[in-house]
Amino acid sequence: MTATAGRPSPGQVTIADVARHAGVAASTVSYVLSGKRAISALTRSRVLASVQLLGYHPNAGARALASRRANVIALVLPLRAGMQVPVVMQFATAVVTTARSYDHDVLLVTSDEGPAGLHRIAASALVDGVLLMDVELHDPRVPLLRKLALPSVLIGVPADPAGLTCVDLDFHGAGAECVGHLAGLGHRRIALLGAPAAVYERGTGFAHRTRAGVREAADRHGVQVVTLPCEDGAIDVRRTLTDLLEHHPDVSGLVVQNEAAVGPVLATLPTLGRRVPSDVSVVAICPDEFAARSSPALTCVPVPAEEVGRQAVTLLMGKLRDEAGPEATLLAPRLTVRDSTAAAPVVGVGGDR
Amino acid sequence: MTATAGRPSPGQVTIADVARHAGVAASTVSYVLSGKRAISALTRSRVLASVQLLGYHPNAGARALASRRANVIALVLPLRAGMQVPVVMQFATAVVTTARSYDHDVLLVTSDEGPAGLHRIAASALVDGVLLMDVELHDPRVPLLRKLALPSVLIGVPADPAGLTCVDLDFHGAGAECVGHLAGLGHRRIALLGAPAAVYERGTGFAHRTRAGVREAADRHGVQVVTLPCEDGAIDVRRTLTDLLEHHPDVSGLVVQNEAAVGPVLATLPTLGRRVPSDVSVVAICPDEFAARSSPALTCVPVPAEEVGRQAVTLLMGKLRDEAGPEATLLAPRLTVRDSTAAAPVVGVGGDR
DNA sequence: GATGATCGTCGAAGCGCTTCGACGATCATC
DNA sequence: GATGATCGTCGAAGCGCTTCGACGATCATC
Repeated sequence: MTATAGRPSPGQVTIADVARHAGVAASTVSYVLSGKRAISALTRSRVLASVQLLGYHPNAGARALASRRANVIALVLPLRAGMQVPVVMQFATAVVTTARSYDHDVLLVTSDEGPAGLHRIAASALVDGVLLMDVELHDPRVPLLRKLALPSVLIGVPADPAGLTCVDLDFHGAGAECVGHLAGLGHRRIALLGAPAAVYERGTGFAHRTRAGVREAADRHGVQVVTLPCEDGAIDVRRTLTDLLEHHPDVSGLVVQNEAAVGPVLATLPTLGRRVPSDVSVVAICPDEFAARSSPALTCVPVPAEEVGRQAVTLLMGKLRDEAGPEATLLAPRLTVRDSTAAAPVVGVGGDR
Repeated sequence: MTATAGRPSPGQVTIADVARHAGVAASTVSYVLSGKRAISALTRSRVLASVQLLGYHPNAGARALASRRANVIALVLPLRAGMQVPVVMQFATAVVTTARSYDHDVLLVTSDEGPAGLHRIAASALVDGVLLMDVELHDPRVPLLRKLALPSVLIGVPADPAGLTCVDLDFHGAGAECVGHLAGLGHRRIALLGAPAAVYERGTGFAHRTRAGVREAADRHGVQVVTLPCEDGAIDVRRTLTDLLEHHPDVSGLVVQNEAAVGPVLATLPTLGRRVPSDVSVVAICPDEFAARSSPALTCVPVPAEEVGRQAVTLLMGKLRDEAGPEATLLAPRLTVRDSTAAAPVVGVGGDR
């Protein structure tokens, strides 16, 4: 009974179908939809009605071919080892949601494909731009990106960010913030339980920057600090903590960066005779919801994955319109104080000063 | 100095460039690349050399338009609330990797877009097929999928799978397997700490099926069982466990399905006077690596996310070649015994029999 | 009331591929 | 050695859009 009844419906509704139904030229339909030329209100509403009625969606391939825009961006994720899974997930969610709000879709690419994958994607015009997560300090994809003329935004900051657009939490500042908080509570000996060792070895920016921030702040505050990598899982965490407390029994403050270690750290400390926060204060760098759900609720510098995702897409959309972006956008760390940190305990056995 | 030197390089290398360089027709280049017609060895190698030298990658839009195949599949993920994040991640990784091995790319879509998103993606021919995760028992997208003629594979099994292709772990069997293991160790009173309440309310298949499997197996083995939803995070887990042990102090076996609760469960039980496994045995349904890293290492039925991802893609590729797939592929549960389960303790106060 | 600018629409061209039919060249066959 | 099948290649057409130039119609202007 609809206007399409009787048509053999050989698959898809095309712009020609809409044009015929609305009694205009195909180009007019195109202009109505793109808004690139003035169209009378009457024509516009007639075309829109036909689009609605026929359920027209422009063919993506044809549109991409004609306009030289795919309306798709690539999201290159580290889908393998040792990543902060929830952070990646939150980030991906924000990216997809934000991209859709700009009428773009998101192609999921794994870091495994490496530089060749970027080249393939760019050369085939599958995507208009790229979001690159898990950028290493000396990432082999960075030089390629510079020469490929492929609009891109990096999550994380390589050693030399010249000519790039990068977004990230200011991990250096985050590390410093954590140390400042502990120092302010009177802690004089602290430790950083950082990312897994493999992450440092890969030269991943956020891990190195956090460590640097922690060390510099410790110096500044006159606090002694030990920095250790920290693997995922209860077993490794127990070993790391046992070692740490054996060699440095007077450590009273912990900065924990690896989310997958935070739960085990909180669970293990009491079994080693350290209550949180009365004996040992713990401050984490992790997603805020996770920190809030822990027991005790964690003082933390939240990793604003969603905010980073939104910003990254917005910056990329700007570059697709040929607007230059800022070189590095570092989101300011904001400490949230909860129940896992408290004043340093009064010094007992072996305390100096 | 290469053959392209001097060309103004106005963007991309096209099939015409390759044809000219190799001294053949464009269609011949196409046939070399697709293998759809016989080509002499000489021509083939000349064309391939030119492709290599010029760095030719077919334009994705043009190819999709001409061939009516985008070589892209959609992956519809629940990027929001209460999902088993690591499982989703492993699954996505396997999907992308497997799809690439079939020369396909993966478009990331969120469940938020709902049926309208599926319709858009299908009508615009952005993708050739769809992988749908987080399928609910009465999922509103299922009827649409049936009528859309869009090749699809579901992860999870809706109430009525007729005419669909579904892949999943056999969660019903997994629940039964866990109960059988505990029963075999002599446990007479057990509990299921299941998915978060919201997951049951949404009517998510895996949660309901696991619960049903647990209950039926308990009946069969003459074991008493309590089933409770279980939220993420240490705070909620402690409350749930406290309640449980208050009302059912003689529970000696726990089946835990929510990965985000497993760590807290292991950490909390000792604080409630229950050692694992001597007082309470714990068996989990979760990724195997996670179980292996826990302390104590967990007896579990692994969720084979990667296997599910691989199978799902393989089935979808079959459907893209017009092969019909099986209605439901349920992967057999395989219990891995580790250190978190042991013989039931000898009955103490209030024990019956 | 003639004139130039703007508005609104159309039709043609072209984006870069794949696929179809055509057609010589080569092959096996009787 | 003629004949039909197969092989290998070419050129044209067409996939469904966007964009450009053209051109009436309408508008403001002197």
